[in-house]
Amino acid sequence: MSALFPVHIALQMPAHSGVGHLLTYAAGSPLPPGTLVRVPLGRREMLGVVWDSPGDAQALPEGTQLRAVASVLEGITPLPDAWRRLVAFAARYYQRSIGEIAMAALPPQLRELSSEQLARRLKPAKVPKTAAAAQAVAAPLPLVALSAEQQQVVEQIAAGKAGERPFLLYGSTGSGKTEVYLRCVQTALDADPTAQALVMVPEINLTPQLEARFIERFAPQYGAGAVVSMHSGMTGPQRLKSWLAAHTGAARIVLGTRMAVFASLPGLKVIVVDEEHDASYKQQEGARYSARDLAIWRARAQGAQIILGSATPSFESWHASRPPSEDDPQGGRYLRLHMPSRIGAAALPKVRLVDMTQQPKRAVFSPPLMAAITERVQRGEQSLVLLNRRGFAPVLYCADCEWKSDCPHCSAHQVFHKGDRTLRCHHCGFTQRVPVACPSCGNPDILPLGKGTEQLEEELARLLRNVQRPDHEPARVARIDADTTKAKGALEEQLAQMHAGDIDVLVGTQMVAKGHDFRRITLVAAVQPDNALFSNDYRASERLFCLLMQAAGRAGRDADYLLANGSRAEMWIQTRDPQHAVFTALRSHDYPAFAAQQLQERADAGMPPFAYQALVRADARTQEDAQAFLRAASQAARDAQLPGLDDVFLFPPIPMTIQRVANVERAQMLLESLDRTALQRFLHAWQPLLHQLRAQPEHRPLVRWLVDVDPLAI
DNA sequence: AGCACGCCGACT
DNA sequence: GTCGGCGTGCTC
Repeated sequence: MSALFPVHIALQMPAHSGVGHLLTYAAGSPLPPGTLVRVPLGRREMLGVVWDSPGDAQALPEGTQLRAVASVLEGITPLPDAWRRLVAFAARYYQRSIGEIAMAALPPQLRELSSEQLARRLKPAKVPKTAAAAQAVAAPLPLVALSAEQQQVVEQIAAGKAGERPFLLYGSTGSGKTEVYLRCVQTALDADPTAQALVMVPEINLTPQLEARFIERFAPQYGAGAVVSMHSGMTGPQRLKSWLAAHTGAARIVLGTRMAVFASLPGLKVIVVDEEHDASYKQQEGARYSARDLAIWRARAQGAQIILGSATPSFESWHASRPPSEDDPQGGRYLRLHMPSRIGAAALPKVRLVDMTQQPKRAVFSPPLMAAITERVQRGEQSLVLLNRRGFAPVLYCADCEWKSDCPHCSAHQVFHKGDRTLRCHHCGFTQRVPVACPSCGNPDILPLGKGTEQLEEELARLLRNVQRPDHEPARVARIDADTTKAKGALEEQLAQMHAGDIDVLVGTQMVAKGHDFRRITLVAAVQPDNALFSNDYRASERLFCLLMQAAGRAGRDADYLLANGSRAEMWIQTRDPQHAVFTALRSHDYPAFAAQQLQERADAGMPPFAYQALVRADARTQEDAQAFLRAASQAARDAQLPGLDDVFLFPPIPMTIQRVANVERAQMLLESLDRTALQRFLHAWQPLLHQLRAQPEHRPLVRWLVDVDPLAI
């Protein structure tokens, strides 16, 4: 009988299953860590990653019979050590099992394919298609000259040592950050034939235009296969293909959303996190990781350079990049680089605040804003109207009996969608026909309360019905939001119409505020931004500032166009609170002042980035059951005198803002500490207690519990 | 999470 | 008499 080699295997195992961590199997020969294998588990066979080999005195439960590794995935080199370290760190930091993170980081197809199918996919790539081949031999495009600011920033980045300090590239919208990314990637790839770059964007919507830019720049030199994408909108086979290309080194540049941070990149030399402040980098289900934070960790661990870019950096990054000062000679860990000017001498839009308390009651569009939009239409310029709320009205209301269109399954209103005459809950998806009369008292006059994008579109069309464009055509109003872009390709089509000038006024949600390079927009209006400030989230003003700043960035991107039209870009804000810090800062385009003031408030209140937080959430059929679990968890921690407890403050459980979703009651408990390590230590020791607690009969009614480290909203 | 085994109501 | 409801328990 041949010798058996025990190996630890990471398998897709939910963290809350009894089997928490690595499982031990017997291999017929030593398997290097990172090897992909199939192993039997119970009655099925699963994909796993060889993690390591147990020490000699492996303490398995008495009499355990090891099962044998079923097969090794031939033809795929073991995942690099750096990748395993990243996965292990993410698992530890976000309180999940290694297997869960590892398997989520691999393309799903790898799990499903049989070895024959896989072998077929691994065959040498076919001769490139003619188009791709043509692209590959095309002469490189001449580089546009860098602005002085860009040049300086590129040089500073080139002078930095890889893996040392992250760069925060703070550059206005339209200052040409993308060109800086391209140059830095170019430098890294040219210097080393095996070098790879990872470029991340917050949303799938933004990948195609970035991809086009990178292919245009790099395909002539490195071939069409050198640039690959990774995001959840891709099909299984596409994702597998990209993943393999990155893993083998065939792909030199990986573009993607947050999931791309886990790509296997053996030659990783540079990471770009564009729009680093964006909340989309935080995964909101399953393992709740921050792809930005992991990217920073990964860069340091793998000795790669990292560039975080934003026009409105997160306060975390802003604070971490503070320059040294008298009472802070160290300064932050990051190096801040600044590009204040827009390319081509385009000025930042002038910000105009409209005090809605001084405007006619009930008007959605104040007369001065309407006049400004009308003028734009008549000049043939485009306007963008922003409202972060889809549907026609957020709620229907009966004036007689005060009935409201509440969702029967959630503690939220059902939104009135006029287009298809439905009431829809945006939390659980529950949809009903709009009632003809009040379901409670029969009153036929039920009224829409508040405004959504659908209503804005209708209202604008009405207000502009007699307004003509320079070509004497009537004004055209369109809307882009999650409802109008559900169909595949719908967004692209609508954006194309916008670019072609077929649309004069575009109404949209934050979907259109980000990234898009509209050349003919000269006016952006936020009609009801105050809504966002009513939330009790301490990050509300930060988020609103980013959104409005970003939206403002959509206006006047083309200096030549403005000049030719004798026009000037404007950002209009209708508010009932024009003195609010968000708006005053916006008017002066003064992000640094806003950040300084907000950071001071955070420091005084002991909030992030001056403190570290984690949330424990519990879901149950009743609010009492959910809170009971959290109280018990809190008590268990005290009873057990957990390490770190002295430095971690546990708040009492409270219902979540939206207390009930799909008939599940939700409660949460906040943990706070000035010491990140103490919080980590505490969470780590606490995890097993939470598992035990969950198994107790009195917590049977609990549906689930979860931990969110560094939560974005509390 | 899967996927078993396991013990009680309406069907060929 | 079976098919199947989902309760609870295990997977190296």
